[in-house]
Amino acid sequence: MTPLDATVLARDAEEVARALLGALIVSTIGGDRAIGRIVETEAYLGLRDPASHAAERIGRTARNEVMYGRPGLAYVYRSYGIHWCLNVVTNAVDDPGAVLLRAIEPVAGIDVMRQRRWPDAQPGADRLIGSGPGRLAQALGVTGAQNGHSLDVPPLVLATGEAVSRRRVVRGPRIGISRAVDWPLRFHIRDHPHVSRR
DNA sequence: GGTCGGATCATCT
DNA sequence: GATGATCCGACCG
Repeated sequence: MTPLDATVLARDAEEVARALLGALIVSTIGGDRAIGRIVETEAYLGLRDPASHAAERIGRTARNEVMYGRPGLAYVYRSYGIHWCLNVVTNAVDDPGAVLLRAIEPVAGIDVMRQRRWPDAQPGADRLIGSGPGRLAQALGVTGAQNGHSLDVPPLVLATGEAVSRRRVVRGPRIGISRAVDWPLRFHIRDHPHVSRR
């Protein structure tokens, strides 16, 4: 496993969101190994992006503090009071960009992911195991405990994967936001079954 | 296939 | 007191 080079992440969130397609996220949280291939991302550009948690009007707060930190940190926040969402901090110190990881395809540890996703029920379709930011975090065991974690060391590592050709990348508006709704900052692999919406 | 509402809480007004 | 980078199950056709 080769951790992603920090220079890959020290660029604008828009470039990083595209570059992370095909990369691997390796979780050993809780002692069980689970690996996902990233198939869907969204860029949040920071100060100039009204939809970002670090939009200029918000200012620097306790929640978005990690986004102002070093590229390669994990920014984890709670969504709708229920879910956790995992971001990769991009850009540079004091320039707060981030990439939301929206969907993974299971590569290893699929039984661990199933157990985390459906602990008290019949397992659902594998297509739904990590297809959405809340599901992705749940499948990998990511919680607020990983906020600020450096993604080049266990228990959560961003690693190189197989490259995704330009032709296979679809780009469009982000999902679930109410500001800058038309900015085309969502990226996913074309026709991929584990993408959250098609 | 689709649409709708509830869960649940950190954050901000 | 309102909102939200979501998910799921219920209901309708």
